[in-house]
Amino acid sequence: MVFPFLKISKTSPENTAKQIGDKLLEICPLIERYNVIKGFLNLTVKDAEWTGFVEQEKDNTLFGHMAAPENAQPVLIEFSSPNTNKPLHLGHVRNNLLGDSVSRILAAAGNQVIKVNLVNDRGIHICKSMIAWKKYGNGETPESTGMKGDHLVGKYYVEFDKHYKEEVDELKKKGLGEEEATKKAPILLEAQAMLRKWEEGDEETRKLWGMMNGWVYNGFESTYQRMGIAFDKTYYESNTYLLGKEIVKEGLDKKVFYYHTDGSVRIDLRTDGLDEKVLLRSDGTSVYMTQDLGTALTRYREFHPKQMIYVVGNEQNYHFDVLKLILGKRLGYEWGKTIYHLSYGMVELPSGKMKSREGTVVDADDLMEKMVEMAAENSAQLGKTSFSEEEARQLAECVGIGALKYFILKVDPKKNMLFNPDESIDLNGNTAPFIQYTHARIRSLIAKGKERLGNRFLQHNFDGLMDQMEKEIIRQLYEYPSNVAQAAETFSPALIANYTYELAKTYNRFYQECPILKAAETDAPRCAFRLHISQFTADVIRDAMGLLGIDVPDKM
RNA sequence: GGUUCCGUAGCUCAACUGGAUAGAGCAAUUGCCUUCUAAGCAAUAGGUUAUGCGUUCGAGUCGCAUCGGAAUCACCA
Repeated sequence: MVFPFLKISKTSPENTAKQIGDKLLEICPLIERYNVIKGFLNLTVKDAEWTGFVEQEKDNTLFGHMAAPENAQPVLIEFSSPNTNKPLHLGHVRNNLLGDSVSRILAAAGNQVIKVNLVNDRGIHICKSMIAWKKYGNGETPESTGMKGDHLVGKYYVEFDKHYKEEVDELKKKGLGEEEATKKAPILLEAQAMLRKWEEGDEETRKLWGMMNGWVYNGFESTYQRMGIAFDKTYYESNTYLLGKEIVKEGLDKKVFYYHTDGSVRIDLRTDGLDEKVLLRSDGTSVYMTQDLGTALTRYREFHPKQMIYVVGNEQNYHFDVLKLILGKRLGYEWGKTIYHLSYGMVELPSGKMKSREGTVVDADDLMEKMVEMAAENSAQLGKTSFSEEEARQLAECVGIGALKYFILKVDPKKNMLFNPDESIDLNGNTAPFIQYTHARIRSLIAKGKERLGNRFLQHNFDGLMDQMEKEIIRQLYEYPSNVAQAAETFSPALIANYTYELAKTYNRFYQECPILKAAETDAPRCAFRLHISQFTADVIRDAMGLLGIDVPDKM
């Protein structure tokens, strides 16, 4: 595209393109020829450059990856961050998958990555589950009911809400207004009393709290495990919620914060287009922001990261704008400016937003189980019978979970996305199984090819063997490293997903149009060349899917 | 109401950061398995990129306005 040069060349686009093309042909050895169409200069790279690239990189197991420099500062990434009063749902799934995949992508781009989780294990929400369990639970445990711990605790969260609503209705019948009734329902008062007892360190309350949280952690652990995610460090709010007061004091000293007439500490952000924000309650206790200021400082001191990433939904955009503004611009911390809010869109249902209290959530465990079942059924329907029971089980897990992950990760993180529970997630087309299938087919092809070719497989002279289809695949393989780099820059697994899909699609066309093994006897070098390209493609597919946290089978 | 984000095929999503004729999948119709794995390939059909004006060689992409949707604006987290 030569338009920008017209001011310099002072001639027509065609002439300008021709002049540039001639010069490049003269000085650049990569270029074989060029042509000009309507102000676009198309350069053709020599075949030998492409085949040379294949020879050089095909066995490089770290193709597309950058090595992490010694002593580099790490990147810290926080994700998941669940509450302990209910099981994980589809919204958390998006958060977890994004956080996990971005971690892998950043590592591939040459960063040392530290994954952290901040569990919200204290507060009114867990007290609601606790009080409901105490009143109506009859001593149920995960063992006695056979329920997963997080689901059991979630059941009592719903139970709380049921009784709470009944009590509010009762009070309204007695003539109380809506607002008063919602504040004075006895069960709510009990939950609030329980929170106060917790904060006072009441032994019995702490014991119950510890027990129920323990159930939840066991449940979360199995969910995380099935999802294939893990953390380097887990923080608990019960340990961090008092942090931040140090920063408040510092802000007061620096006169960045001030006491409001009601005794609360605030900051005025109106000159930056935001509002006045409370940082410490008038009774001296912390709010959410106080705590986040504190944990940020703690983490900085602990790891000295070059960047702190928070994977949190876009409903908290305002909160993170404020957090970054306070630490960076107002308090003047350089590290405060490295805070990056990886803000992702909500997962919506056809009926709108998910509401845990209204039971319109899609449960993470149920969804994973359903996907795996579907994969198994599909496999059976397709007549895949050459698997042992154990192999079939593993394959269904791989395909089902993969389909779910891909479905979520292929969408641009910033955008809201829609999930329709009535329409199951596809297993054909632009999906993980499509890509996994392409991979499995290549592996099988290579095994057979090596057998037939024997030593001739190692033939490394690819000169003159390349046709249009091969060139197209090689060109896409060549672009893998820049896609990884761009995905890391933009924190977008979607770029990797789309890249991998395009690669698989191109390969499948090649596979369909060009016989590979059939050339084994008549044209062994060509067969070997095609097999090497196939193997390179399979390796890149496996690596790219790995960046999404998706396994690929050798056989399916 | 203030601020921020979003409107692309019937549906779900792309479009290399301003470039060539806006692409895939699903759903629909039609071809291709005596086997390199048909979870595949090929083909048909589907669009005034919400609307209008502007910026320039060139706009889905940038600016302004209008319409429609979402989030947020707590001494909750």
